[in-house]
Amino acid sequence: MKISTKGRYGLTIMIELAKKHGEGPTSLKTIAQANDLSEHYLEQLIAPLRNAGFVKSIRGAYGGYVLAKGPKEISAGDIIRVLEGPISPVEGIEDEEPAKRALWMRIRDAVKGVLDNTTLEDLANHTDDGETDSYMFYI
Amino acid sequence: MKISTKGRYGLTIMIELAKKHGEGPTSLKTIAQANDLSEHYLEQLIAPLRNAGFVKSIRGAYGGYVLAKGPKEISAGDIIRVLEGPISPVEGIEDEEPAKRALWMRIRDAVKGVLDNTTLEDLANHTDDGETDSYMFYI
DNA sequence: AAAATCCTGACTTATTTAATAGACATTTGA
DNA sequence: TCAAATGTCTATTAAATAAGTCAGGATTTT
Repeated sequence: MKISTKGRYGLTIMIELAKKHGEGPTSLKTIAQANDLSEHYLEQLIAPLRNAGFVKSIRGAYGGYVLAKGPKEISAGDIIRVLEGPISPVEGIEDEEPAKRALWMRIRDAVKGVLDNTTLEDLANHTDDGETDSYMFYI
Repeated sequence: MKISTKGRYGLTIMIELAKKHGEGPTSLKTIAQANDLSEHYLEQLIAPLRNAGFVKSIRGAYGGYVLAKGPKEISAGDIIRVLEGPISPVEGIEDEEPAKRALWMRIRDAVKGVLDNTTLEDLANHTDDGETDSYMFYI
């Protein structure tokens, strides 16, 4: 029940690009260093995002990547779907017995609701609202 | 972003036991055969459920397992937590940067909301409500 | 021409998943 | 009392996935 580093680092890349939106390209090297991640690994993650039309690449010295759309037009769900596949707690949800199928569908819709309604703008502009205490520790 | 067979088969076991609640023990062999699963594998899954106090075992011929509480007192979340660990889309949610932390917390709470509010009774008594069409195919 | 970048495919390593195997303990019913 | 039907425990294994690493090539700018 976890999102892997593919989706997590992919979001990291896209938030960084959203923060620099309108300011020219950002290289993967810069993003990798700022977040202490492997540049080579990020290359593998950004390829599907480029193929899906969410980022554009600019080759050569002083090149890098830029968002292909505005930060409001790209949701967290877009990124997770490209890098992790369909948002669903099980594969073959249709084949499940009705009671379980209904449960998986409710989980799927709950997660989709969050991911599809959170845009890169929301994530890039987020300022800590200090809600740390009550939510901090979970079971 | 998937629930593994541990949680899925664990739910299957518990729903079977809920259906037979008050009717004496059900053996793993019966459940394994009815669902075409490996009996030995189910043994490994039910052990933590026994240790957590959700099922009781009855040894010997004509033995098996029974629910240790009523089907209303056990939620899908109880089972998933025992078999899959904490319900959260990432580990170390506290260490994440605020924007992403808030996103993971919203996903976690959405999933918790569904799992903790679905009881074994709901799952065992479920009759298909024919909501198949609109929800059947997902992106 | 040199440096900085993106681009591609193959390879590797670690972890988790999903079992499988085998021996042992307990209880029931004939 | 004994055989069959169960649960209990520990170890091992095979396959898949996750998470990187490596090597080299292509493109653009200075």
